[in-house]
Amino acid sequence: MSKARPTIADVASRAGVSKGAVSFALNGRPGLAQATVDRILAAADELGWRPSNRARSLSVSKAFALGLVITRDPAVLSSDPFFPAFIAGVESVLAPRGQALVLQVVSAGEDEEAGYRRLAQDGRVDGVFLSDLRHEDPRIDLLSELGLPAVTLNRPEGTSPFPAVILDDRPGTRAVVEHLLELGHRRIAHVAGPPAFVHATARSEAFVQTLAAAGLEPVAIEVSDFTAAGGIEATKRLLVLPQRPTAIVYANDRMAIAGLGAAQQAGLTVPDDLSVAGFDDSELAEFVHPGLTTVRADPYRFGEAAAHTLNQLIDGSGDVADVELPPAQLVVRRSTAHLEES
Amino acid sequence: MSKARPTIADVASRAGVSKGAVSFALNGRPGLAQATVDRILAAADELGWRPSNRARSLSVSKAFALGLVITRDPAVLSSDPFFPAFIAGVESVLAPRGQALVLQVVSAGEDEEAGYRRLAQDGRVDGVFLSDLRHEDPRIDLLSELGLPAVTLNRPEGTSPFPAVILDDRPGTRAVVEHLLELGHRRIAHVAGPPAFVHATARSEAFVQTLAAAGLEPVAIEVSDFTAAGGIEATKRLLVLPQRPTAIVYANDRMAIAGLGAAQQAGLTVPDDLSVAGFDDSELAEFVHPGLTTVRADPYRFGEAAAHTLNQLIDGSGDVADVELPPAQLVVRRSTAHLEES
DNA sequence: AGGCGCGTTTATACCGGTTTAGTGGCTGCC
DNA sequence: GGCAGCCACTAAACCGGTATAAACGCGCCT
Repeated sequence: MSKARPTIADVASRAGVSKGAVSFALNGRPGLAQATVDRILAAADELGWRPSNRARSLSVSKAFALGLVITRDPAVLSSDPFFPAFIAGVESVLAPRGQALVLQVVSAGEDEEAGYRRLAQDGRVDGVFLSDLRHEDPRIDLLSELGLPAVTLNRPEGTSPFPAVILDDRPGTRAVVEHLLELGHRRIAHVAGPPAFVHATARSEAFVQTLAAAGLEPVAIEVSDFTAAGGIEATKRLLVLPQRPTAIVYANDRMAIAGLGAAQQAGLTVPDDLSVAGFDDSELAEFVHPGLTTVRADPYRFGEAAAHTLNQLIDGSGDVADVELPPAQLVVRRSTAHLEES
Repeated sequence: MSKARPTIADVASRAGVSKGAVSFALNGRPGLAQATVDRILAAADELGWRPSNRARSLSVSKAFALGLVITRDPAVLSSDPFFPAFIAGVESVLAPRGQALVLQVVSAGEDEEAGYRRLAQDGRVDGVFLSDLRHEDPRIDLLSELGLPAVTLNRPEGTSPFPAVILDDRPGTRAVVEHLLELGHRRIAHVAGPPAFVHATARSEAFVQTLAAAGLEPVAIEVSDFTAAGGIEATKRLLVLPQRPTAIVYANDRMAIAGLGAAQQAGLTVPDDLSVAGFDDSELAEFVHPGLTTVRADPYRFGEAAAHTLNQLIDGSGDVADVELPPAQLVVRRSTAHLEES
């Protein structure tokens, strides 16, 4: 019993052909008689041969892997509901193709450039996902300089050499605001994410515009950082305003759930005294008390679509079109209610 | 300007030596004059040469990467506070060594064996982390059959050919129970994780034993699944018991936070009517209302230690010792309080 | 019969490293 | 002076695939 795994040479000699023929058969290239192909594939099968990734990598200069760099503080990353599901979606298209996902976590303070450089120079991946897109994102230039194919999650402003996979945050935000307006709210505040991020400003802008369309102005916009701690602070500042808002729209669930806690801590009852809405529909949103009204995106689909698009780009079948995903949907729960005139 | 990156041959000719000499110099092997080594390294530096991972991989039959297979439903994974921090810790030891982390997410229903098989047969990784250890875990046999080095997170029962990195959950659980006992609670219930998992039973057993040491028996133990939805259900069942518990110890924060919501939904005030404690100290624990008493582990350190240990094993410097991490610490917040006699 | 063209297959270089056997020059010793 | 022994280094095989040019067999045409 040979312990070593079979190589292409073993298959070749078993099928009575040359290495080259086996390679041709495996890759389904024309120029071999069908009978020979069958014989080769049968031999490969009997030996349980699978081509060595490492050898193929060296030979064709591909990694057969995609990369994801997550730039985020571990503590913060901890409760981000987006990435795990996104990654699962990515995985679902990589696995059948025999590709792998290489993950790199860069702490917030560190040099994220180095992360991409490493991935590129080490030849670990054939392309990367560009998440948490920022305004004037320096990574776009970096990646085109490195010659590393990429797909952006959401569309950067300005021109980008990369295809984008887009999940528009605006309709969801608009739906939240309209929902609150229908409930009679007029003094609505917003707790935004860091304005450096494209998705954070998309949400704030949709918030402002939807109010404006109804002839209203936001009671206040607190810029925060998507963390629970940030959500608490922003909420506290909002609750002491002379014109206290009757509803707060948070840019994500974590801030919303923390804000919910802060409001209760301050002696308010949600939704009687204050309506609260989030964004993401994370697992806990449904189960906190009261259940959080929020907006449900589909990060799994997002991952699938991004992986598909990136692979298209890498396989180089011409220009790759942007992909637009169905926008996030409003999920109404108990944390928002009719305004009771107090 | 040559666009192509330099190879070892370029360095060799620039330094006026053979390829072999460059390889020797790079790997710090004896047999070269110091002057020659210096000259070679200088040449490499000037050319900006870095050895090709792919070529090295093929040549030395190593992947220079470690693997992590996460078997979990994407939705559930979404809010797991453990993995992101764990991964960040792993990354912190891999990055300086030029290793990569290959991630594989297997949905709960699917064949997890295939995940490990793929990683091993594709030669993607030099070793894997075995997380969410189960009783009689079949993956241990699978991996030793595949010949893939591994490190187990926590110690499997029975003999294991792999080193273990251990974070004992029992002291933390014991501390929670003792804390509740000191507060005067006598009717304490537990919401456990799936008994298939080693860490789930470790927590339940510590719960039972600590009560027993005080001459008490649990009012009830509800077996659940670590999810928020499961936490809700278990909590509902506990709250309708004739002998309603005055305190509930949950096996993780997600169930605890959901349980908190369920209790409030049922009209109870926490902690006046019911004390609640979790496990993990996830980000939201501090910020829900009332702040959740819980147990804080350090998944980042866990990741560091696991990566170190796995690398030791792979580098094959003899037998590798198990590593025991400092146990998780009790964090007291507002969700637990003195028992007010009702 | 010789030459042409076509479909099929092989031989071999190549990817970029590592590794081993081997070579040349120098010293030291008898 | 000749030879063993060591040091520093080189040449070439090797890892396991892919790619390309050349060779082969065969029928067909003239």
